[in-house]
Formats: sequence, structure tokens, C-alpha cells
Amino acid sequence: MREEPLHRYIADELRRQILDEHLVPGYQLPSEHELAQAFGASRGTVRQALNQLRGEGAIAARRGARWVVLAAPLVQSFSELLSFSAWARAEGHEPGGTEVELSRRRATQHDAETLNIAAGESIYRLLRVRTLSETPVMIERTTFIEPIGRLLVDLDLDSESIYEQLGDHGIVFARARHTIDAIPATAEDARLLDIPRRTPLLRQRRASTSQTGQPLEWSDDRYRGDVVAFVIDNTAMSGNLERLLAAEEDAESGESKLS
Amino acid sequence: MREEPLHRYIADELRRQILDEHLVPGYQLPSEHELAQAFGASRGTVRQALNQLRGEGAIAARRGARWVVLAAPLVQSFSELLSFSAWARAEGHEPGGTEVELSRRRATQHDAETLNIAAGESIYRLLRVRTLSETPVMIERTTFIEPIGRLLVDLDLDSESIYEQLGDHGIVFARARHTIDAIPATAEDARLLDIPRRTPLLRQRRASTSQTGQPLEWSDDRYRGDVVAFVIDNTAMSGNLERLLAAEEDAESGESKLS
DNA sequence: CAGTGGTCTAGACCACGTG
DNA sequence: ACGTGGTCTAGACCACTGA
Repeated sequence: MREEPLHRYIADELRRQILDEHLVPGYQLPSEHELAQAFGASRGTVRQALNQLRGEGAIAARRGARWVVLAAPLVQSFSELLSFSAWARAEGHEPGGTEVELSRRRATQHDAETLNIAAGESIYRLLRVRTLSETPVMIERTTFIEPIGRLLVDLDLDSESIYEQLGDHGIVFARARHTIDAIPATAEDARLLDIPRRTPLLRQRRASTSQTGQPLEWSDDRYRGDVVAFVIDNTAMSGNLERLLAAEEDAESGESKLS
Repeated sequence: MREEPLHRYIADELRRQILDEHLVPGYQLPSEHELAQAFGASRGTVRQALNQLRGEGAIAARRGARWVVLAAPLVQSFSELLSFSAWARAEGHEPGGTEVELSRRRATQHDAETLNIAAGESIYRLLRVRTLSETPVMIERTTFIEPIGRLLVDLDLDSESIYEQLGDHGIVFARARHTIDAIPATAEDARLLDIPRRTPLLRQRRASTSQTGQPLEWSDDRYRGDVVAFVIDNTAMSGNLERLLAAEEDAESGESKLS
């Protein structure tokens, strides 16, 4: 019945067995040849599935030896990554949001550079406080390019995921680059999250683009550091985490510099 | 002359062109057929290279249309990720370290669970303060399993990367899971980093395993939040970032809970 | 509708590990 | 020595994009 690529079916099946702990860390998988026969696929197709799981950090291979189970893979949903709502529901919480402000403005120099437009062009800025089970845990300050911002006006910004709703309009987010650091809560942050000033916040700055490389939005999200953490898997062959010196890009807030 | 897989040569070549900005975001790559001819490879080999670059967030594809350049990929060296020294040098800084303490202890309950050993077994704990150009920027509290810890005693822990030195002994780190959050500096943190108490720190807790899934170490690294940030790329097809609620695992430090 | 990427096959040779 | 994963080829069909 299913209209699904065979390599994905194989990957899903193996992932399910790992998550169900039928395959525990250290376990050796059957050889690619055996898997190919078992699934009625060619070896190339089996390898496509295995490489997918390797990218998720679930398994590893060494030449000459069989594939080995490393650990349960992360959930790995791209939508859960952009969307607070989708993530919260997957965690079993009731997501909420309070639209504090949606305004049309002219792009600052920073907006222009990040969104690849000219300074002074129209952009939309959205400020929301997101809640989990009534408790505010995150402040979201997002800047959208004009065509997307115009759509936002007609959307329900209070509770629904805007990314799901934008998807219905054919707006697809394909890629995002995240910069994560720790900063003290400003006076406004403290007021919105109902916490003391200078409480450590986990800040995630994000720039998202479409499938064709067109910048769609950038966002400055600040989480209560005592409630939310980020988890990243990476392996020797794949993974995309990098440390970075907090650069001079932030001339706005007086940052302390090295030497 | 070169003893290198063809698909890696192709990936390196295309990545170099993107980094050199010969290929700018939005640019359409030649078709897979054309690339195959240009590099004297089969289409399958070219696709292997393109999929590598897709995993790095550098390019994206849509059925029916050509591959599109998205952005410059991250450096993506696994060793730079584990190793403060390797990272610092790549950033053009002089890494330094002060070994504050290396001790042999009995595994706590948490050690035992993380390293998959029995509580009470021998482990080694290393505390280091790492510096960039003489300025302390990070505190590293690492716990190693006994066989690795024993090697540490003979290593130069003051300035060299222990991971590079362990590699010479055949100890290979293959996979790591990172949990990143923000916490206030404790009194000891503040003293070691020479900063005020409760300054926001970027905490990275890491668990590393070998190629066969054997846990090798876990670490609690705390960075000055105003100096170091983490950067992550992720795409709809690949990427491994996940938000997580700070769970009850940390019963040690009194964390505030949600409802 | 011509060209593109996505999927899949059947085979081949090699370098490496484990017994 | 044998089996394993890593690499590579040549060809096929399909779904989709874009002119």
C-alpha cells in the first residue's frame, strides 16, 4: 500500500528496532549482504539506509568489521527544530504563545545583510512569548522578509505553529544555521519571562533559507537556561557542530573582547 | 599520485569552489551527468559527493531542478569539535591549558550510568582551565574510564591536545552527544575564570564513545558565554539538533521545574 | 516534453578485520 | 583465508521542474 522508497523503509525499520531496544549499543548488525537478502533489496539500497542511520549517529562501521549499534538516534525532525509548537507537542506539553507585537518596519543594516535585501526595504518583525503548560519559557524575536510577513497578518499567531501554516501556502524552509550562546537576561527579557534580571538565558540566533537559498527569516530566541537544553549528535564522519568565538558582529551590545 | 577516493576529491573540489566564492548562494550546479563527465566518474560517484555536501548544508536539491548552492559549509572537523587545542589553532589563537587536578576516584552513580560501568569502579577525573591568548575562557571537567585515565598520567596535559595524543595510542573517538544549556557561574567557576559569580556560562555536557560503542569519557565544559558560541547547520534532510527540556537527571543541583 | 534528480539493480575490485 | 565494508561502474525507470 505504502508509496515509500525502499531505502527509507529499511532505515525506518532498523531505527525502530534500535529505539525499541531490540538492538542495543554494541550489537553487530547482519552483514549488508544478509540485510539485502532479508529486505529483498540490492546492496546499494541497503547501504543508502545504513548511511542515513550513520548520519543520525545511531550506527558506525569499520572496514572489515560489521556495522555496530552506537546509541538511540535523535528524533531528527526538521520541523520540530524550527517550530516551538511541533517540538512542545512531541515532548508531551501544551504549547502556547502570546503575540506581543507584529509590526512592519524598514530593514536595518543587520536585517539587510542577513536577509540579503537592501537596507530600508520593508520587513516584518514578530515578538512572541512562548509558554509550556502556562509557564513562559522562551522569547522569540523574528524578522521575516516582506512577502512572508504579509501572510502572517492573516494567521493565528497565538497558538498555532506559523511554519505549519506557511507550509500550506507553499513556503518551505529547507535549511537553518543556528548560533547558540549564553547571555544575561535584559530588563525586558526578565519582565517577559517573569525571572530576575541577569538570569542566564540560552540564546539561539537562527537564519533560515528556502530550497533555493533565498533567506526567509532570522530570529533571536532566548530560552530560560534552567528549563531548555539543546542536544546534538555528531560522529567522525558526519555532524555539524562548531565552536565559534563571539565575533565583533555584535557591536550593538557592549561585548567584552579578547586581548 | 593521490591515494584518495574519487567521490571525496569531487566533494573537496566543489566545497573549495564554494568557499572561494566561485560558487555563490543561489548558483545552480551543472547537472549530475555533466559533473560525471567533467570528473571522469560515474553518476553514482558524483551523487556520493553531492550528498556529502548536502549533509554539510552547503547545497540542496529538488527533483527536476538542478542542485543549488545554499551557503558556505562549516569546517566540520570532528577533532576540532572534541579538541579545544585543535579548534583554537584553527581559529588562529594560541591555546593553553592549566592542569588543575588529575585524580583517580571511584565511579559515582552518575559516572557509572554514563560510562556503562559499575558504581565504585576506578575512574580518572581531570579538571583543566583552558586559555586563549592567556585569557581563561573555559573550564573542563572530564571523567575518563580507567584504561584511558591511566594513559593520561604520562601525557603532557598542560598544552597539548589529549585527544591527539590518545590517537597515537590507538584510542579513537568516533561519536559524541552534546547537551548544551546556560547556567550561572558557581563560586568555583567564577574563581577559575576570573569573572563575577552568576555570570552566564555556556555549558556543554558531552559523552563520547569509540567506534564500537564503548563509552570512553564524559565531560562538563563551561565556556564564558560572552566569548564562545556554538554554530550548527541543519537541513530538512539532515541535521542533528534537538531541543530538550532540562530533565530531572540533575537532581544534584536544585533546578526549578515546570509545573 | 526534454532534462533533471531520486531510486534501484547487478556486478566488480579493493583494503581491512577477524579468526 | 575469508568475510566485511568502501568504492565505483553502467544502466534502467520514475517523478518532477521548467520552458
